Amino acid sequence: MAETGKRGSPTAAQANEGTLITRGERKQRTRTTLLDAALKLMSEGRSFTSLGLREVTREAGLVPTSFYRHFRDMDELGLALVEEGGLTLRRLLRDARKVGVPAEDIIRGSVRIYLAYVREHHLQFGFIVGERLGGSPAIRRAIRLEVTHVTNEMAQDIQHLRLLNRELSTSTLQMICGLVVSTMLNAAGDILDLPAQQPKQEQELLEHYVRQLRLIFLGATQWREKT
Amino acid sequence: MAETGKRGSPTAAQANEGTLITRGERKQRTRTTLLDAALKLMSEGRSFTSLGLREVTREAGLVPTSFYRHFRDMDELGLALVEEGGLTLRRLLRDARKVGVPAEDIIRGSVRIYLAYVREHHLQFGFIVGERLGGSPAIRRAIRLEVTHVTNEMAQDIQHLRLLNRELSTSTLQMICGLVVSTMLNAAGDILDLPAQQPKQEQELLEHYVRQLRLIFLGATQWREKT
DNA sequence: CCTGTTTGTCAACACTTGTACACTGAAATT
DNA sequence: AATTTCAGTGTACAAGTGTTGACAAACAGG
Repeated sequence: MAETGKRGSPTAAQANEGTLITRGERKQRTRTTLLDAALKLMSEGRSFTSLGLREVTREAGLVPTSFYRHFRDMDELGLALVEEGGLTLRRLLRDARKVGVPAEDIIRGSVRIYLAYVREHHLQFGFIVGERLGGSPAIRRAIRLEVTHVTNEMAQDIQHLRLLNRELSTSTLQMICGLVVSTMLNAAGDILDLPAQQPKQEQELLEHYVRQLRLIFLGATQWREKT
Repeated sequence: MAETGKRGSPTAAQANEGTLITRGERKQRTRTTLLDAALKLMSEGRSFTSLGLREVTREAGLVPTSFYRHFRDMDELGLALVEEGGLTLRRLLRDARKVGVPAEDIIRGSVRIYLAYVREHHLQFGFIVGERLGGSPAIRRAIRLEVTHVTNEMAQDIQHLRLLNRELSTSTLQMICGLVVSTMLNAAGDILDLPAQQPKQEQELLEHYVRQLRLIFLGATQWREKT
């Protein structure tokens, strides 16, 4: 139980980076190598359903049959990608919660931060946005679930932070947040399609979505629940 | 020049449906057979980029090499599908323009009509919605263009019909219509994912999007152009 | 130290894929 | 009536696909 107590004969596994690693760690490492390979291939303008098992393992620097050590088939890998992407989405909300809302212009500040976050995780967002309405039913369902969760969390946050200075039924709040989330996912799709770094077009895009969000929240402040 | 004046020896072409048809007509007929085959395959939960040339011709009841008589490659077929879908979208607007807006509850009536229209053309909408943010860059660009056109037409219609009882700059109007169109495309994706005919869930979906649109137009009536 | 477990490799399989080329037969043109 | 055009067929091939089974090496735990 002394965890490689002898330290004799450094294996290839240990030699890599000089860090000792257990078998499980190593397995998870190549697992994420596969996931990253799939994301990278998709980032070159392909849809997930068009990816082949061999293609992915090749990109990952593995032999095709190694794939089965990690996933039963491509669909299972896809679901893993959805889970990863869901984590990224939730982390976004969590960070926003921690940092608090930008002081001066709440909406513009939030959109700016959001777009930067999307850029930073463009592979995950590319996958989520691209497959949300496009790919296989199983993956689409899984993404829809993640997006619903995020929407609910956002609704809770808005309620707790009293971000709208008024009371709205939770169902109305969810309806509003659903609109916000859809709009922001559209925004993600748009920046990721922007060729290279075009600060001009990027600015226009920012303003566009700032205005759309303003409109939504303006509607929210005026909303009357029908009795 | 007398266009098959002799009427002798009825060919296979003429025998079909008893209608005399020219060569060009016949070509276009199998062309749409190919397009329909692609749409049908996609309706079974696949993305366009995952379709193969052979697969499509097989579904169309043709031999693979016939494909080249109509399209250079699958990408060209995809662009043809976008064009077809764009026509369907514009026809929707044109019909709405002709019939006029529903009298009593404008928004609910419009959404109801829209959803029925989506159901009626589910193959086209499935393609447009699914590939809008998902597929190959070329197709995505083409769809984006069509959607922009539709958005602009809608903005013009609203302006001419004085549907909002106030004046808004065209850029603001386009921003609003962009939000409306995106929302309705999301709605299309949602009904098409609805399993079979679930009138209950369908009703919920209708109400959901009616509320979202109400919110948007409520915001629109309150919007103040910043000077 | 020794033994079972497990990640990754290699070779091979039965298919499917996109594309090239020669060909057929009927419509179009002369 | 004779000739040209061309949508659709048939055959063939190199390259790529998912999956199987046996195997190597290194870790894990007794």
